[in-house]
Amino acid sequence: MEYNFSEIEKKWQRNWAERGTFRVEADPSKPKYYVLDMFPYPSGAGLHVGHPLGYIASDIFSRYKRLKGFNVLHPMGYDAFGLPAEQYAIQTGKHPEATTTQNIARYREQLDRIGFSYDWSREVKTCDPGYYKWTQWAFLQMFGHWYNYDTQRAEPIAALEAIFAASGNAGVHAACSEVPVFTAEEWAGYDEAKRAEILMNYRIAYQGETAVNWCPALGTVLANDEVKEGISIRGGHPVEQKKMKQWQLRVSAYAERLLNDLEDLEWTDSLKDMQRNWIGRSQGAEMIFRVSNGTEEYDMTIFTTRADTVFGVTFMVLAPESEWVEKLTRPEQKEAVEAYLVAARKKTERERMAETRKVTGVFTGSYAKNPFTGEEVPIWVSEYVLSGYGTGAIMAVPAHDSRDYAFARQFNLPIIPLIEGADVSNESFDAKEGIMCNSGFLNGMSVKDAIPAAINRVEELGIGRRKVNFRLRDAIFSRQRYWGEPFPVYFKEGVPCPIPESELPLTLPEVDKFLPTETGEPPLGRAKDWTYNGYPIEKSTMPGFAGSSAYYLRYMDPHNDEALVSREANEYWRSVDLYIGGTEHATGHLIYARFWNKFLYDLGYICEKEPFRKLVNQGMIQGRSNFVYRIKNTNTFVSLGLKDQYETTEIHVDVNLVTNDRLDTEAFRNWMPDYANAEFILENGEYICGWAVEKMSKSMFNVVNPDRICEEYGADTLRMYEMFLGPLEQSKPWDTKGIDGVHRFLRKVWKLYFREGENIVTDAPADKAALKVLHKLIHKVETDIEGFSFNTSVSAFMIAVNELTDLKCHNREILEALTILLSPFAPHLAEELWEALGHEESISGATFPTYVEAYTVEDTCEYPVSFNGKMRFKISLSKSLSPKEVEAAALADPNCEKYLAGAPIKKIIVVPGKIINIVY
RNA sequence: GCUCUGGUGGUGGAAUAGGUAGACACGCAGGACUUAAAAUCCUGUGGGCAGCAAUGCCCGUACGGGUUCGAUUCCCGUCCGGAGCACCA
Repeated sequence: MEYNFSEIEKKWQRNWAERGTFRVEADPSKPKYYVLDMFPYPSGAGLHVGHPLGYIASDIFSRYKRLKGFNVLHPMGYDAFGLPAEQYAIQTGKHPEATTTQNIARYREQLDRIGFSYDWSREVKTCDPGYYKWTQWAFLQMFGHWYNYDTQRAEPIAALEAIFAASGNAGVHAACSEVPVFTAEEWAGYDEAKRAEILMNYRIAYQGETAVNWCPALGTVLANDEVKEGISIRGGHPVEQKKMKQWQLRVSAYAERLLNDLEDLEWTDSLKDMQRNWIGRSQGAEMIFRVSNGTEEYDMTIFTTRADTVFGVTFMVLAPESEWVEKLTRPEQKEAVEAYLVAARKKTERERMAETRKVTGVFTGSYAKNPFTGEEVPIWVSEYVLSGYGTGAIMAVPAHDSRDYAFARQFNLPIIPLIEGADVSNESFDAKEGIMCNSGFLNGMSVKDAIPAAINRVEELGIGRRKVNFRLRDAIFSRQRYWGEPFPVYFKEGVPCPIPESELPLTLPEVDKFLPTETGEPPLGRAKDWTYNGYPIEKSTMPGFAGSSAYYLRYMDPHNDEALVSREANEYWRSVDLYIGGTEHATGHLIYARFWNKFLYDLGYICEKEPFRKLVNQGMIQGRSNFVYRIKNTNTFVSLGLKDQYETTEIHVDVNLVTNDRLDTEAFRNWMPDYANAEFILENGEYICGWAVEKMSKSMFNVVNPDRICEEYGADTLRMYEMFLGPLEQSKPWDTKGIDGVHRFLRKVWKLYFREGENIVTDAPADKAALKVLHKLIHKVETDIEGFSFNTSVSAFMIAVNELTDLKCHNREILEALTILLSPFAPHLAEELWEALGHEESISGATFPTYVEAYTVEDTCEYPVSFNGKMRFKISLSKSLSPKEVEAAALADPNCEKYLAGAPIKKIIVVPGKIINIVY
């Protein structure tokens, strides 16, 4: 009997499913541990060998934690709403649900083959009405709450209405859009519609005007990553900037908390950095400039982080979208400004980005008065100022800001240096260092002191205040698409009203086509009778991140009809202890989920303020493409080493036709009709292919399917090999080449238990050498798994098994422990061996062996050493070394003079049989 | 431009409270078994020099400096790759 992986794996996969081995229930008698994978979008292409990398790592960790006595929640599901299924539906007419169901089935099959220990009874699909009921529910909660800065939490809208009725909105400190001040009396006088309009500005889920990427041909708003260079990625249609009324989530209200709470998370520094960067907190001041267009005067507020440079302001700049532009454009400049605005509006976001080096702008004709110097400076309009940040207007200090500098150079505006010794003849001096000059009362101060001093003066003079700004914007939440969660909102005389919670889910209606309507409405405009009590229902759907923002909560209690998650379930499982997934979600999903979690936490539905305690980013697995070289205008292919002698074309060849860069020439001829008559110029009788690391994709013919690996080598080999490939966090190309080594290892393991079909496990007591090998391994595997260093763990297994083989160790005690250690990595084989050792229960219920240090300590002895009778020291050696040898070595050390001069010896570095260094 | 991250044999990668660099694996070469192949097993494998040989010596962790008895590891500078952000005032 050989190691028949294919039979073993089938047997145990069936067994686990039948016995429900990985079912978990909340069990207060045991400590819990929650391990989560970022659930996949089930694409039509199926899984390639790169996808399971993180899943394998999390599965190893889950299985390890079970062996350590934890009650482990390890669920899986599908992020099933999304654009590809909808695009496919538009092309083929096939319902996205059908496509999605089919893709999920295929994913499930592929996942099952790898032997994951998921509790499938907890599976969630975001497109399930039973699931998206709670996505809609959360949205309604956000609609029904506002963010109070005084209490730093979300509070019910009803409470806000009570405040308005009692005292108007002047004292309210809320995260909100611009709202005019009103009194209680005024509020009392407003009608229903007016009140709804005002409240909308306070809601956490709100409708507001915002600039979006609008694609007329597709009839939908697109996210930035769906647009490239002003053209939609799918279809290649032009995209324009358009102001539209869209549902938005007031993520920005939580900016400070999202930033501060990063502190306690066990995430990598680089990921935290990415989020910090994205949130982009900057501390500065708002400052009021008196502006005049010749007939009227206004107070215009700007934001700056460099209040200290106010003496160097030589012009002001407005964003093209700023409302100040209209007020401050003088008649004689009107034409020029209009022309500039039209040109700017036409450009897409991408075009603006691409042209960041070009400096453009136009003068408004108006002037602003510097509040410190009283000097009048011109007001310009330019694209380099963004309307969405700060106040959409800036004070320009060309000497100390490179963007202002470029602008000043372009339009010949003055540049006044403010820091002693700063040379601004060629570039600005942006660093926040040096001593101030030309700056009135700030002269002589360091920049570090001048910034707060300037802000203090601004506040004293009542011309501004300290202010913190964030880069983080509110999330645009509507998409003009079909395949997403419908909004549980209807419009009563144009006023958005929530559909009662008790009537959720609001299920996605059927439509005849998945395209926008002829009148430009979203696809839901095609649904018959898409109304509530006769009122029209919102026709947009929610974006992809809606369904993925709280799925980790749903897994805790997936079949609950009364709540997203019950209090008991949430208090037991709390939050995700370990989350594994790709970095690509750093500023999307991981921000939204944290926001969503904090919101529900504010409302008291859940008990943890952060969703993901520890987060590990697995690297991307790239493809390793192979090439053949066709001699130009022939059907002859020349091997890599000889290709320089000819003029050749490089052609991608399917990596499945290549082994160790050797082409299977027969298979190549059969691959495509074009190559049926291919001729080859070989070297040493072989055709050697070239190779390169590229993205894994069909068009590069470098996709490796895990099914194929499972078939050829088995799931256990695949699992171990994926781990062996390198550090989990690192991106690396897939290369099947090394897999034989891992497979060989598993066969060697098998041979410790069986010879020629006979079970050769003995009950004789374990000998010392074998115990040492085992306990070294226990220690290594334990520390490696805890440290996510799975690749070195696999190496440690190989070394240990080689040693046990050399020791001819077939001892039961040793092998039982070895089998348990191996079970997270190669669970099928471990189960089979566990059974062979006489156990009936699954190995997942076993206990991780305890490391005993005493077994691994080297035979040591202490050597007292003395020099000139002056001092003695002791050293421990792993191999016999006579005191004489030690002393001789010490004296031979070139630095011995130091010792002889009286320097104390701190340490002696010894390797078996040799002293390598003496530390004084 | 800014932030982060990395650079070690033919290849993937080990080793950092500073202490035998290249574990383990692949590949390659040679050998054993075999009619042959596959599979399996054994040996060698960073570069250079010397030697019949055991072996010895020198150079080597992107490059240049520094700290140290000792640097792949720490510090400064340069070059190259990868990721993210990108006019955020």
